[in-house]
Amino acid sequence: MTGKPLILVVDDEVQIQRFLRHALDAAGYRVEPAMDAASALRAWSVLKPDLMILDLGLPDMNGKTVVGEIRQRSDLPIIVLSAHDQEQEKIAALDLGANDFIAKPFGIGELLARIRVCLRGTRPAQGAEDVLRRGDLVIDIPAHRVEAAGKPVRLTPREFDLLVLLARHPGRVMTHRQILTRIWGPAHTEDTPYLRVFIGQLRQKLEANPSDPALILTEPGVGYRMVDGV
Amino acid sequence: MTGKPLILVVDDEVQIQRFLRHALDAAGYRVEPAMDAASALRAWSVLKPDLMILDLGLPDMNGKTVVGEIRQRSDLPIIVLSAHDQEQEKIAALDLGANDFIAKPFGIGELLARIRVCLRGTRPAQGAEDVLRRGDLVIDIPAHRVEAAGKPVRLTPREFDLLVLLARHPGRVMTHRQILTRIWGPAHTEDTPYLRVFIGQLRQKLEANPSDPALILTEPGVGYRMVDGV
DNA sequence: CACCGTCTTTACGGAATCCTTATAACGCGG
DNA sequence: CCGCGTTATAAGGATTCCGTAAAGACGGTG
Repeated sequence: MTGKPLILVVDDEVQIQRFLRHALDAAGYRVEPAMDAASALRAWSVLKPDLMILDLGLPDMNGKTVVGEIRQRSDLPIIVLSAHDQEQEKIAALDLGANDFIAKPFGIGELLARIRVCLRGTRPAQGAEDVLRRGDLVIDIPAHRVEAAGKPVRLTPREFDLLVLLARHPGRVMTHRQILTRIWGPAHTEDTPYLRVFIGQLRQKLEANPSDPALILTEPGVGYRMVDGV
Repeated sequence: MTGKPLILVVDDEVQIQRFLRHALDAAGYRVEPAMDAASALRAWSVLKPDLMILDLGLPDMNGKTVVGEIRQRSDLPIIVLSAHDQEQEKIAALDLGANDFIAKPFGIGELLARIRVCLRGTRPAQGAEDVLRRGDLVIDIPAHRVEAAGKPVRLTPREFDLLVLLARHPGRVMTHRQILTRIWGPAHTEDTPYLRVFIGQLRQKLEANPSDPALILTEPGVGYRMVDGV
């Protein structure tokens, strides 16, 4: 995706095409027009655009079919336009895989802002970073995998959640209550019997010397803390 | 993120809080309420929710400030509500880092659909390739054909969709929920009975040793993951 | 209408995980 | 040195989760 992002504009109305072409061009995007679904799919598979703006009312094919077709094969961000502001239509388009929906008439400023959101890529539902490193520990969150001292380590789901929680707040003490509410839900906020067990299992699997922990430290009477080493 | 996604609802109007709590609960989410910006930020840092719904009109702080604060430290998906349908306000909120914007009054169905979009986790275009290769596996998407170890394999449509979905995110764990929403639609997001069946059939057809899978790995309690080997 | 392939549902054995409980070790103040 | 509270470790049973097989439901086709 070097240089200007390429946007595929699919709409059969000539005025809208011209309007969008000018506005997007002025905003610094490259624009590829398509007047019907067939040429849109062709242009998509050849040009590999960075984003698609799609009008639902096309002459040759239902716009929703286009969304489905593309979503089967790619994660291309799709912004759907529609003349009608029907809620059912919005829901259908979004659930088929569209990333956003705007009803006509729309403000060009809003459209540009929503384009920026799609291209910005602030998406993952987890948190700040995808891969955390703490000492010789590597936590790959999307892949759900952990390495300690270069060796891959098998962690159970709870262990993994607990480790991620601690690693996300390096150097900071997480109280028993905080840990319990975050991982076991606000119900089990009282007793801490099995929290100890899981901490122990983590140390067993991750620490070089489990009986003298260097990664997960105990803060007596308060909680646990992960070292904030690089 | 064990079980149901947790949604942080920030709004100072009691009726809206109650309305959203019921609707979101019925839709299968856990809800954490917050009436003002300060408690919202506190709840966010402690609970690490999966998504936030934020009203711009708060008593103690401008909602945009909240967006900025959070966006500095996390990629948490944020859906902004506002009483006014001012375009300038939409643009400002989106450019500050909000993922979506809905003006009141809104349809609950549309809100739920936009929540699903945010939680679906679609990343911006990462190249729509026509032919994927994973180990000795070759997936020709336009031709709808698959080869394993040089031999062509017959797959049913669902099996093919599932395989493509996994192969397009190599090394990354796809949760049960993500797989179900993207292949069977957002309706069947709960049950995982037949997902197991299809995974089993895929392994039966693709793996050299189906009882010891090397391509499609299972992440207990979370989902499935395709190896990211070249 | 019968056939076929696919999709969906259900049931069950086996494995892994989670939670509980019991016991030992540690730190601290008196 | 002793008692107390907190923490670490180990082992057991209960529960959940996964994989597999098989049978019914559905839709398209000849």
